[in-house]
Amino acid sequence: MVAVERLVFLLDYCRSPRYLRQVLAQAVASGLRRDGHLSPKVVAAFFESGHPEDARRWFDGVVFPNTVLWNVMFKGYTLGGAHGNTLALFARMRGRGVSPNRYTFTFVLKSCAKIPATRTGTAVHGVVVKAGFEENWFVGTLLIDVYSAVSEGGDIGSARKVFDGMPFRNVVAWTAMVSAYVSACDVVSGRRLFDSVSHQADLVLWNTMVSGYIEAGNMDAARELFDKMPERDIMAWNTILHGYANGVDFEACLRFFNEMPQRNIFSWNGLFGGYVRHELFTEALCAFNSMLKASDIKPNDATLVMVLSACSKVGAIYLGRWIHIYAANNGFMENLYVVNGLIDMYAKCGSIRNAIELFNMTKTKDIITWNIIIGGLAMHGQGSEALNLFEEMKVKGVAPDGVTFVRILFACSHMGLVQRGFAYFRSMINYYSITPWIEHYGCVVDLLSRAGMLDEALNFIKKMPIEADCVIWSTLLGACRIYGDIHLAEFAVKQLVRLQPEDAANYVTLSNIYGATGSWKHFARAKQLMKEWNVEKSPGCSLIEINYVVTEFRSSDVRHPQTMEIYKVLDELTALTRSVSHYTGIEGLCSTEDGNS
DNA sequence: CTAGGGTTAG
Repeated sequence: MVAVERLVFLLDYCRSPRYLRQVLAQAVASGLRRDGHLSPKVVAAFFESGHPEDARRWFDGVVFPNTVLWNVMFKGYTLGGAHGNTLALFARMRGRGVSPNRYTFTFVLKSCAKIPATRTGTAVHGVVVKAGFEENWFVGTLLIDVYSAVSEGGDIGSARKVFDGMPFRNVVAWTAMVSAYVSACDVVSGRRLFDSVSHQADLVLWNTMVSGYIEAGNMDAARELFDKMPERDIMAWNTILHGYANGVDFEACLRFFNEMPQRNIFSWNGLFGGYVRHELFTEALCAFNSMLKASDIKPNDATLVMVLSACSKVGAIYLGRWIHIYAANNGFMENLYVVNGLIDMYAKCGSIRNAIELFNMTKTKDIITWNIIIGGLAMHGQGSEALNLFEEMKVKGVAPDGVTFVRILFACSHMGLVQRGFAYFRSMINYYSITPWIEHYGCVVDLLSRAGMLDEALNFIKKMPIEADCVIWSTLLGACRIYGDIHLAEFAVKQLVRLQPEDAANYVTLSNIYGATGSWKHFARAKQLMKEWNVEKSPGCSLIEINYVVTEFRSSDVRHPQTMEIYKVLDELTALTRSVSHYTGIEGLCSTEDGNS
């Protein structure tokens, strides 16, 4: 007995993983594995220190787990997101005839809500009734969540039935029901219920109703309700802020952010998210900078992910590296969101070597990690490495998704691997049961076009089950230019003009094709068309980061204060390039017309 | 061993 008490004490006070192992070594040595009091503590400690496998091993060693031990297993799995494990284990508990208690259903029902299968939900509901916990407040609230989450829009009728059947309903139950209505796209019923209890509503219920309007896309109603709130906490302010950030009126987001009485990291993240969503990447980075300077609010994982995404968009690799160091020093390298963001940042900022390095160092990878590195390699012209990693990922049991195949097909088309590309395209449909997106069709068109199989490409476009978009016609047009097929080019331009008559790029490309083939009369005609139809080609631009400053530049740009120096260096470099004749390419065919590369 | 509200990657 003394030994058990000592162990329980140690488990309660010494939760560091290293200590835990020592304590457990003692426990095993003392033959205490079956102790009904100790085992739940041990298993809970394993889960809390992030070792679910150890928890499971211990649990499996217990011959007759008591209800508390089963419950601790459910809690560990559910809180760790392993909902399938919770449900599988619950089925086993039933099979073994162990009685649930009033704590059992909280985590089992939570997992049911996360795996929205009507069958399991109703089955567990049946167990609840049989075990006599139907009138339990906690269970009732959770059952509403379960029915509201059930596949295909939720079973709002069953949710309401549970709600009406509850002997007592408190503000938590109302909130669950209101949010069930909202996720069933019925804000009106949600509002009706809200109004009937609004005199007893608390901050959570108010906020649920406000965000319900935001989810329904009704920002005005959300704001109106927010203004009516008897009191507002920072979460309420942040809810509206996020609504504005994701909406069309981004100015309102900025105004609201400035008006807020207090801000936390979620407020700043809402601002960053708004900037990124509206493609104001440099502004996002400036805002991040001012957060670091003007407040003592620290970034969290979501902050880093969004800022990294902005870095990748403008090529801000210095800031990206700074975030890498910050992440490493603040324990964020355990977070796959952050690591994925870093890998993508390196790849998009041109440092594929750093991307690969980090990829190789990352032990737990998900489909997104694989997609990032495969896409990054393909973009950097390392298509065969991309394909190798694709094969490796499949061997490791990671199933590719639609995004993977877009990148794989991209790699194939850039390497001229027509047959292999088609084989992948077929395996995507037949083996992985992925219905092709327009992007996949576009890649196949690119695959054929780049290989010069223009007729086949046109044939493919005609046979596609969905109508070709302007991306696909542009792809074909680009290939027509390379292979000098004026006839097909004119056809493609016709389609493009039909789809987007105001886009100048179409006319530019056509005029360039005429120009390249010496049809100067047609060239002039295309230019004239542009003038007549008042289409203006906005100049393409590039971005470069030097000493933490990202600068935009265009062809023949003279906006920079150091323009003279820059052109001097550029001329020297050009001269140097010409002096070394290493390139015997097809410049005339491959040069870009807008410097947007 | 128990219930309700917030942001994030390809």
